[in-house]
Amino acid sequence: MKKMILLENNIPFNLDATLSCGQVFQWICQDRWWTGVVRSQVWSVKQENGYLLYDGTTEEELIRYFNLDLDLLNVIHSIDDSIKQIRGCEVDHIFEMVSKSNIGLRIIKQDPWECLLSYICSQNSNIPTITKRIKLLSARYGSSLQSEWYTYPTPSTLACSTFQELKECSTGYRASYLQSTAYFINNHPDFLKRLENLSTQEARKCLLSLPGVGPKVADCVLLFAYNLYDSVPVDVWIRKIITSIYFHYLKSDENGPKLSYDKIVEFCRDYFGKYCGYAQQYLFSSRNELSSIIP
DNA sequence: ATCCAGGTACCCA
DNA sequence: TGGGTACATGGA
Repeated sequence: MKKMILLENNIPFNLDATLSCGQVFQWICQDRWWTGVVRSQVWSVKQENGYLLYDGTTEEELIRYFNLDLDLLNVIHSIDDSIKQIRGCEVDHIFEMVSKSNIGLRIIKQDPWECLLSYICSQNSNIPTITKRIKLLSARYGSSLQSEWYTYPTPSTLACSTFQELKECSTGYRASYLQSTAYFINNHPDFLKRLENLSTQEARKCLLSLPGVGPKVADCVLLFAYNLYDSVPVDVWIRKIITSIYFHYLKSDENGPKLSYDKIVEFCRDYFGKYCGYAQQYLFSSRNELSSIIP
């Protein structure tokens, strides 16, 4: 068991909020200890009195995975400034509330392949189902680690699997997407690595060429694996929040036709600025509170 | 039982 | 380019 000091270094961080906000699916909390598999290792982490207690990893890896060296206050200020530019002196009470209730929530730096796999699995499913699906896939295809924990399946394992086996992991119609994408990545081992050098738009275009990857999955991978914070995944919740709260407020005349995915992204970029992906995640995290005030 | 969920591919005008 | 629909599964 090791210990890392957060408070003295003045690092705003909320482990619980970060791991339970729906950006990552392979973590489980028990007795305030979070356990999960990160790149073939079982990590255990607990936050307590300004410390991070941890096992199975190193301080450096924790900093990298949780992006602890990112100036989170600056991110929030940047979003606030951008909102002020749009609204002038009129306060955005919604985001003010949301940023308060998610203090310390950080966007994680996930492994690109694991993230891609997770979000292909995620489509048209709720979070408990996604979690279960990923667990089944790992148990069947991953390597065994300590006590019931498994690594993510590798591209080559998935590429070689049969359609039937994949379906037995409750993947449904996503099975063919998983297999095709795994097959492609297996044949292009540097594909995901290469995206690191590209702009958000270029990397997005590459991801969209993969089977089973549309705008939403691509934006999740850009945001959660490559930390391109100007990416805005638009799921049904974000769509609801932006159209009925924000877009409606600012452009009340545009009520009729359904807004396109790109229109919603464009709005978020303009409104929240270069960290709009962060704003998106805070809104998503508060979706339950927000849906009670949506008409 | 019915609706819905961190959507995408495909078809058609 | 944009709109409609099938797709598998399980949670609420």
